[in-house]
Amino acid sequence: MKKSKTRFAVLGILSYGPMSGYDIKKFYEQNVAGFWSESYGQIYPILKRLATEGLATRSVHKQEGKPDRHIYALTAKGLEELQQWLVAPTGRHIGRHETLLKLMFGQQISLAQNIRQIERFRDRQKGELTEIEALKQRFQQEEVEDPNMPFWQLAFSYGEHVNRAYIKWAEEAIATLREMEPKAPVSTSPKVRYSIHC
Amino acid sequence: MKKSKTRFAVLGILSYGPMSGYDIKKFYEQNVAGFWSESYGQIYPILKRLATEGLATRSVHKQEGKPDRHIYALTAKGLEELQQWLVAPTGRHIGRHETLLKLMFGQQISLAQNIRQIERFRDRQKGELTEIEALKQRFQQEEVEDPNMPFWQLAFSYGEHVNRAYIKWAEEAIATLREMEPKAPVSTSPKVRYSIHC
DNA sequence: TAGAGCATGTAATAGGTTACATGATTAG
DNA sequence: CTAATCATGTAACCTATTACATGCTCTA
Repeated sequence: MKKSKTRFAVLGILSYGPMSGYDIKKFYEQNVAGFWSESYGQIYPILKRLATEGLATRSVHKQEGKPDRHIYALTAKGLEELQQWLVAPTGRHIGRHETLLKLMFGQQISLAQNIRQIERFRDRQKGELTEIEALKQRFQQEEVEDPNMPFWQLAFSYGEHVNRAYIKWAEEAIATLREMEPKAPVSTSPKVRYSIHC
Repeated sequence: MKKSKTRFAVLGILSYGPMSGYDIKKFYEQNVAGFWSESYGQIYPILKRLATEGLATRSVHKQEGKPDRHIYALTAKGLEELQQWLVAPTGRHIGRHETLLKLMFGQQISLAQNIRQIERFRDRQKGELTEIEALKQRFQQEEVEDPNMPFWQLAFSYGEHVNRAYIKWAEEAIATLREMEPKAPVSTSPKVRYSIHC
């Protein structure tokens, strides 16, 4: 059976301070959009479970004009479970990369169309790189004394390294494709190989 | 509603030639392990659907001593649908990156333990890089005249670029963490911040 | 003789997203 | 006046993995 990491994503974010489900969602959306996401359908039931299991405490904060906030705070037991996960070896997870998958079947469309796809990919990653730089700036200005800062910096650095690699690969790939002479036009019947050596 | 890409992963692989569900699974396992995977529970039902929808034809190949092979071949209609997907813009997909997520909560464990995790990540990616090089060699030797070759090369190049970036980031991150003086020991009660500016 | 490979397939289960319900307030 | 923000929560749905059933052959 496969273990969900959402539980730890929630537990972990609670280590930043007491929070509501709404806050957690917002945090992942606004700050970690690049490599993690969570939906309400997961967050709220998990928070409830964490409370019944004694890993977090729940308190209701009344507000006027706005709905009540249900604030969850990590307990010592919750921290312990979080720490156990943090030090445990991380299993490798195969992310599905749609652009690369499409490229595997690039034979079935024209060179120009393949280039178009890689350009789209490159442009998206360029945008992401810009966003990361902006976020980095914002964080360095606003949260100077936060003890988590060094780790956020590492995450930003990761985003920079990886996105630069994406962009460099894309540029090279586009150049390679451009150099290939556009031979036979795209077929309307499958181009098949009748022997695959597996 | 969210659209599954498995359908196209199957359709696409059939563009390489007529194949069985077993072959498809093997292909993804052995050649594309880095960025895509499929399970029988998905493949077989989809093949059945493709046949009823006229996107693929099915023929049974009897064997002695072994179970029959159900071979599926792409039809013109199937190729058309594949091509439509191949040229359509690719939506961005947020892969969940467990090592990075753990790093976000690195405050809750020791510096040494954080370094340990990044080292594990680095070593895994080093292994992956080695595998990619080996696969690249094997492909270049065995399948010289395959028309899909240039696209496979691009996929290999992608793997090299990205894994080198992973490794470089990891080395830098480890160096950064090593330079940080190991201050207060790890807490057994949550280190919290009571203000998060969102 | 135990296990791996061949080969197809399904059922149970887990994981996750989306849409909806509720309802007040505030900004454009 | 419309849309967004605040805020919690659930039900329906889709996607995907795992385990199992079947059964033969070949290898260690």
